[in-house]
Amino acid sequence: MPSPPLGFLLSTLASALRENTEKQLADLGLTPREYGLLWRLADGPLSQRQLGELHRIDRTTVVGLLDRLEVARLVDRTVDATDRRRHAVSITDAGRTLLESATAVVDEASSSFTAALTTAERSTLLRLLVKLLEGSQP
Amino acid sequence: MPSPPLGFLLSTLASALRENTEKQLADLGLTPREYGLLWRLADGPLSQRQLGELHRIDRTTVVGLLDRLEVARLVDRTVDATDRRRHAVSITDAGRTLLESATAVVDEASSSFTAALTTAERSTLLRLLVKLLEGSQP
DNA sequence: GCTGATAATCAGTTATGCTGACGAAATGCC
DNA sequence: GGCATTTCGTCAGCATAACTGATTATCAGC
Repeated sequence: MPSPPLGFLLSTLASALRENTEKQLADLGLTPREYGLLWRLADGPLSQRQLGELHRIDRTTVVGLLDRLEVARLVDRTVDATDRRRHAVSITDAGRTLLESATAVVDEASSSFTAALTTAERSTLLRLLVKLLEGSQP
Repeated sequence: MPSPPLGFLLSTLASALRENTEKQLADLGLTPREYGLLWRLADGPLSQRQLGELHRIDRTTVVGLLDRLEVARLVDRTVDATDRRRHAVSITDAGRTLLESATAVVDEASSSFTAALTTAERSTLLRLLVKLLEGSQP
């Protein structure tokens, strides 16, 4: 039997892992996608457009996601001084604190998800996926 | 910078590859998900429930997908002789013919998607993803 | 200054998946 | 054999999510 198509593997595995992660994150009041945004913002502020492109989220959807995160005081929207059209989205201290707890449960979920792999295989997989991502969004 | 969360990598890459594949498959009148079902059925008939579980598609969604494929004469639904509640879903000759053409464009899409990887890396990646899938749905 | 392009937002539409119910058929229990 | 329970596929309705197009504010080029 030939290997399943790459697209099938990626989307099925993504769906399975998301199901696990979703339940754990729900206790913290976060969705996986919101967690992803917080994780991204930990490296520094980004515009909404940049956030959307990096995470493949439509610009209009980003608005709603950030609305919710902002009301929860997890992120801030400030007008970018160098380009007043842009919003510089940054993570708050409360956001960082929640991100820490969330990262613990996300790591736990993905560890158990990759239990069938050895440690070496797991890091190889991550390395290849990162390489793939860098190749697809240069 | 630490590696992105596994879930983010999987879902982002799945989304990016799907976007590429979608356009190519549209010329053949197939969605990526429909292609996945045809690919699966090439190995032999399955019940709708089995199809849904293997592809992580809700049972009620499977109904609609198969409706469309059946109208297009790509699959057949026959009552399973050993369990008359079940439908044995099988691929038709026309379905196999289309599957061949579709596989060509899907392979092409995933090859170009993995252009940043060496041949060895590409097969390692596939091997690890398959191992992960087998571990998550035993 | 004007023109065209870009960032964020909003309203409205569209697609999508899921919930709960149903009939038909199988299984288990007595 | 007869009855309750479970499973399979189906359907209608609901909820959610994403996208389309338009709008406002701002910027860059000429």
